[in-house]
Amino acid sequence: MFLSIGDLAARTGVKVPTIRYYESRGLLAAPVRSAGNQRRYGRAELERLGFIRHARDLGFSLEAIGALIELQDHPDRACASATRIAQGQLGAVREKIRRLRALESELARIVEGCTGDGAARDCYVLASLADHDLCSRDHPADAKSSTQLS
Amino acid sequence: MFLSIGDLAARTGVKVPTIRYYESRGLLAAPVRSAGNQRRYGRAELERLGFIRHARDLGFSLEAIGALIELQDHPDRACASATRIAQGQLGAVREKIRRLRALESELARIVEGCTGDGAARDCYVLASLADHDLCSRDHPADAKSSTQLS
DNA sequence: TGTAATCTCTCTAGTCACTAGAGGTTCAAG
DNA sequence: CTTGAACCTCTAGTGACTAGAGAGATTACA
Repeated sequence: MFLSIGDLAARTGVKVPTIRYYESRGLLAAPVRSAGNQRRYGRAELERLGFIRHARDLGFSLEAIGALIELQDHPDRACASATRIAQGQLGAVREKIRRLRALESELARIVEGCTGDGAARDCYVLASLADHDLCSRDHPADAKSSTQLS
Repeated sequence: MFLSIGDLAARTGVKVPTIRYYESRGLLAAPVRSAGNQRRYGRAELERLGFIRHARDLGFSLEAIGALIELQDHPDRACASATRIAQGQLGAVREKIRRLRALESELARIVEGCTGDGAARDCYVLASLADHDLCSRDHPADAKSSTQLS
């Protein structure tokens, strides 16, 4: 079981440059190299990368994943901090949903108010954005960090 | 009505470096300057920055905001593209909510499965992340772009 | 064994929407 | 006229990658 970086990428669904990036960030240990300096991976790395990918899919930051891996490497430590990290993530997800729902209703209101067939001067979308009073009050004012849609 | 950049920041809630950043991105026109080369703003800039801020609060990208401003500057054009941008944003918000809800239930399941008082070797959080089969199948596998929590 | 196609290597730079800091200049109050 | 706050430009950093250049390694097949 000697996998090239491309094999590992194919098996885990993580792109090749991303694997190298994870190594540079310390989430994956530097693997053994072939005679020609190419990375060679085994089962352990396959599993760890699967772990990372699964955690990323659930939205954990690389920093949080690093902490979880640290814990995984020390099975006799208390698992409380893993639980805390996951709870933090859950809380962040819930908060984000809450804010996005407020955005959704505001945007829906704006979109529905506009027929889309007039001139820009009469556009309800533009008017709503220009005039905060047209807005059902209090949509998140300082929530940029959680409303980015990348 | 001659506002310094600090006054403008105080009135709109947009930070000073962010205002300069918007200017550099072309969202705000370069304003007149004082004798000593400091920016001086008037009512038009105040309103435009309010527009930008409102749109940012609703999650629009700077690129989308640029397109909306372009339209605002040409009131005789059709408003259809403004509506399209807003609809796109609404769709993106809804999609994001959908994905976050899937994450939420998965995370809640993982967190609830763990008492948090054992050792890391028996931690359900860590086990769930290590083994995708422990997972109620199909949570978003390729949804990173919309699940980041910044 | 030769060769061609595909991988892989390192390094740099770009993405988005800011934010922080250095080092220097201008303004407004007292 | 002095002081201190606000302002100027410029560079670099954030997170989590992604893209590309230019060079070297590996593999499949003849």
